[in-house]
Amino acid sequence: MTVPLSRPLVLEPNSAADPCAHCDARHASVCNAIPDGDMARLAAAAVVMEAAPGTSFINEGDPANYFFNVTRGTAKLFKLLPDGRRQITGFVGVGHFLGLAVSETYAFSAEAIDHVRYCRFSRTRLRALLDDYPLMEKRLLEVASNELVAAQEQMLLLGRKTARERLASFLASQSRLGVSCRHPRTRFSLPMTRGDIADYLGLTIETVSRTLTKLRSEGLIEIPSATEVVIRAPGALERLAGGAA
Amino acid sequence: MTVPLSRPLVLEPNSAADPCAHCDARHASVCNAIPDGDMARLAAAAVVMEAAPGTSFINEGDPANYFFNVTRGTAKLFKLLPDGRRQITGFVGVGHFLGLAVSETYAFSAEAIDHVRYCRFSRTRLRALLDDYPLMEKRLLEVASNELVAAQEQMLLLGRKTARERLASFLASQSRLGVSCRHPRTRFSLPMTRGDIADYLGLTIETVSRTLTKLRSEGLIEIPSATEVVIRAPGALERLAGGAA
DNA sequence: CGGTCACTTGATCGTCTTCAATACCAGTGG
DNA sequence: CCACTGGTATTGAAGACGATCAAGTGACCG
Repeated sequence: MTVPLSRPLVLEPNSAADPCAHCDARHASVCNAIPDGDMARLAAAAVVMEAAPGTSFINEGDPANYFFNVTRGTAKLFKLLPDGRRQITGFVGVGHFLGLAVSETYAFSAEAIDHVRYCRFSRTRLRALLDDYPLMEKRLLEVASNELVAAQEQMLLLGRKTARERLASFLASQSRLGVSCRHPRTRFSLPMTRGDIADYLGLTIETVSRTLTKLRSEGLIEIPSATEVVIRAPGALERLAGGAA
Repeated sequence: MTVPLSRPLVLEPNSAADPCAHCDARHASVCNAIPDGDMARLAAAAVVMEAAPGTSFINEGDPANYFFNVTRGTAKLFKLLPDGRRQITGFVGVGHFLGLAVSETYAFSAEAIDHVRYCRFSRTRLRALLDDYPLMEKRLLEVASNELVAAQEQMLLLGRKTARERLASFLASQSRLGVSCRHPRTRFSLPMTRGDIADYLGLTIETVSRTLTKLRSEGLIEIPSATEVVIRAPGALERLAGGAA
């Protein structure tokens, strides 16, 4: 599990145009706390950047000078132990905000899974924005609260669920992703590798693979390709995820 | 692991006096965001309550009508699986704020370990307070951010650390508790049971007991009584906690 | 095609769990 | 004072789940 050095690409110095107003992530992001008329101000504080697959754009321990807002693609957040053991703390998609830490340094690393585009805000400029737009601070608090709830759920998974239950939980949550509302999808693709899934669920690659195979042989899911999943028995999967025998 | 029904005790309707100004937790809590002159307003929004050891004052799934601020004692937060498996997501002490969830219901339960005293704020009144005191909202965001960092650290522990490392991490973090600053304590007492520690670290009671015994026999710690710990080799313990062989 | 990389599958191993017995301690009542 | 009780902690032996080690498969790509 090596962590390639990041060499992020700056796309635009952002003096031109009005990128924030047409941002793909605006509807899903905390940026929607800023009124339409003030988009220029928001744009001035942001720098649009890209990270190629496999490159990291936040490194645990580095000075936390920036906040980030993912506008495209998927990234993984993780922490490492000195001997290389890795725990992925989350996968983040469009609209997700990163780097809320109060600390002087980042508490985790972030690495692009597919092609990731993101906005980078300097801490001081974001601070100024938050001071001027209390609504944005409120939205951030909401987001942070929700992440806290998700983190607690993940602790339950890591501390007390079996491998089967972990995979079921993971698949169930993936099936709910991106769906703005209503019913979960029964078919979707996984952008991350088995290794990523393993490090997210506190398992090994082999156990992930074996358990998926088992779920397939039991008819709960189908695996058309390594990156595609079809949920055949949503109810049973959900029950399994919840820890019911 | 049964969860006794809670029967919290209301101490004061809070029309009298000025309890918030002399609150033990004021220095450690988000309440210090409210200026001294407006203490009466804060007090009017709060109801002081108590929970006896072993009683729960938040139940996962209940309507989240209140926010809480612990002013005395220690409580444990946890989530349960249908078959009784329990994951303790944190121990909270004086000054700790609870119930930030945006959701309609609580995502976890809270149970008093020793005698707990806490302030209860109705959601609507707290909302009004936050609207009037943006500084308090800022403080809440800070607190939430820090908890998020702690949660990620705990995920690393639960997903990737060995039993030895988990206990070492736990003891190291306990040694840092309550010390307003500077150096960690080398002697402290554990208010929680072995069962609580086990459910916090994703282990069993037996493994916790065995591992503590091992650490003692290796001279890293002493255990004068079941609830007392002395750190004999802080450096080695810290190294172990960090995952270094 | 040969090479790499991700994934799958098999066999063995080890850490932690489970099951069980014992020790310990505080509280209660004979 | 001591026996009894219930809860908590420790210790031991056996077992299981997931990890580790190892081999094999398949897809993609130069």
